[in-house]
Amino acid sequence: MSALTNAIEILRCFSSARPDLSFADVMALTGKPKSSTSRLLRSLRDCGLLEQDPHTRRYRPGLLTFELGRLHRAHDDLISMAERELREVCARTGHTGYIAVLDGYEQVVLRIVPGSNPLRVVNPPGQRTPALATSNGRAMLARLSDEDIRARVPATYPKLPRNSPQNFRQLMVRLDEIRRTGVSEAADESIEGVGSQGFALKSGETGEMVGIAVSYSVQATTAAERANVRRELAAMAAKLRRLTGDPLDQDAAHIRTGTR
Amino acid sequence: MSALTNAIEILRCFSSARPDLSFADVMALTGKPKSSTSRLLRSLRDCGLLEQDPHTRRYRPGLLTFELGRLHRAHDDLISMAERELREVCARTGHTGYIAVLDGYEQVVLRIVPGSNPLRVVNPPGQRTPALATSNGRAMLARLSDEDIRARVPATYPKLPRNSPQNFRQLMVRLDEIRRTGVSEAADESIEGVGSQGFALKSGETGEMVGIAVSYSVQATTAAERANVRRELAAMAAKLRRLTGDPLDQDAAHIRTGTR
DNA sequence: GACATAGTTCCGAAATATGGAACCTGCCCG
DNA sequence: CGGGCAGGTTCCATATTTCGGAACTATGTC
Repeated sequence: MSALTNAIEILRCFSSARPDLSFADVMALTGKPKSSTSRLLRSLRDCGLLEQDPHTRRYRPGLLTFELGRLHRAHDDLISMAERELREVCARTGHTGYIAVLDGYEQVVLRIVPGSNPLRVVNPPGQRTPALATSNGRAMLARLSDEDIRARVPATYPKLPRNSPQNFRQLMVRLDEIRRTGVSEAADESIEGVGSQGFALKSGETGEMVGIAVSYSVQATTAAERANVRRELAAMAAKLRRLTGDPLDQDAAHIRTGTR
Repeated sequence: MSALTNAIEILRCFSSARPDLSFADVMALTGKPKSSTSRLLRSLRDCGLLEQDPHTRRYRPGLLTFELGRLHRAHDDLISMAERELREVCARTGHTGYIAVLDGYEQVVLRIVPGSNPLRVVNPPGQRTPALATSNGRAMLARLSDEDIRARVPATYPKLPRNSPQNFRQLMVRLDEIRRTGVSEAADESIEGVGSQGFALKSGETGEMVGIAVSYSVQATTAAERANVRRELAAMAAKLRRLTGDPLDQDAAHIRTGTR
């Protein structure tokens, strides 16, 4: 276990739920002895990865992470292209759009496009959620090989909300359905009363994959409106897949040319 | 030189001017041998601090930095308070506002408030500039002790734009002027044709310091308009200093109560 | 004054990093 | 086809860090 590994382990303790941590918190979360924690925190602080509040003595991510985080948007090609299309769909439908990437069995929100409907933003950028419990998360998983999926899901299947797949078998049933129909939908999962539809977009050039979703209040939308969202998303997916050379576009091309 | 130090040295090679780097770039910038560079880049990539473009094989800051960067805004108290006030001033004057912090002899932009005037945003958040060459940078420096300032300015005085102080003596003259008058102004320095006025705000509670500035086109503003900006900034500074318990507020209080 | 909480420093043992050299690739050129 | 070579990885003996228990400091607080 290298010094870097330990440093990362500490950095990963921070989250939107716990944006700052005390010395004791870090010790408890990492399970490392006091001396090691003390030395590591000091190193991280000295190099700018962490800051220490001079008053409360608590630690939080530092200036360096802020600067580097700004630079992360460098790989804009795929994401900004997706964002541009998503903005239009959100403007037309009034719903809220999300772009996320997969990290292990979780997804991380990269961009959010607020809708005009009065559904307040619930997942700010940076937010982590089990990908098993979102429409675009499952859409991304559905595009991986079965072994890859198995490798990502933790040994002890996580406790998920009521409407999410409750075990590995249920998960695979839903993923197979996404593979067959091309449609990924969620309702009342991560957040009560919120539904969403999503799809996965993969660059043919770089192989990067992002999940794109539109979310809405389940109560405040009709079946007709949800069908409209499905059409909008299908059109966006088709367009983006063409633009990015998504391998899935090849399959779709057969259908397109075959049927007419 | 610890593993962490090396890692940070690599991370610090990235900047808005160089948002992604090749293996060779990193080797050249750090001066480390190939084998060390190879191992370090791999570690950084594996732990999520860097990502590697699968196509170009170039490296860029990774998902982890994105997540942590989002969390940095946790210490909002001082900054968001300043941002709120700055928004009002920018709305009234139409100019662009900046909030930055000091890091060594440089400043880093944290927030930007776009104005309504057609002066495009030149310094996005995360941008680094020598603090010696900006109004709010010098305002922050002016509040440090002379030894502290001397320790921050590099041994070989940096090459700065025409209108910035060209050596340490000139710098101290300008800082003394800021200390006496409380006003910090810049024109045609970091960016040709752009002027700004700024001040430094220091929390009485935590000791944190931020620099706040309003910038405008030199050509497109009259002396009267610049005087107006000065009044606006003075009012904002007074209000924020009161709200945050800035030690400077104590001095101002004497004047306030003494003169009437 | 005893005691708990919070954190730092010390030190020998053990794990890790280091960088030179050998070793892979894929690629271009003659 | 062979050779040169940029770009990058792996190996290995050596040198440097890191590790964590324990002793220590500081600061309340009953």
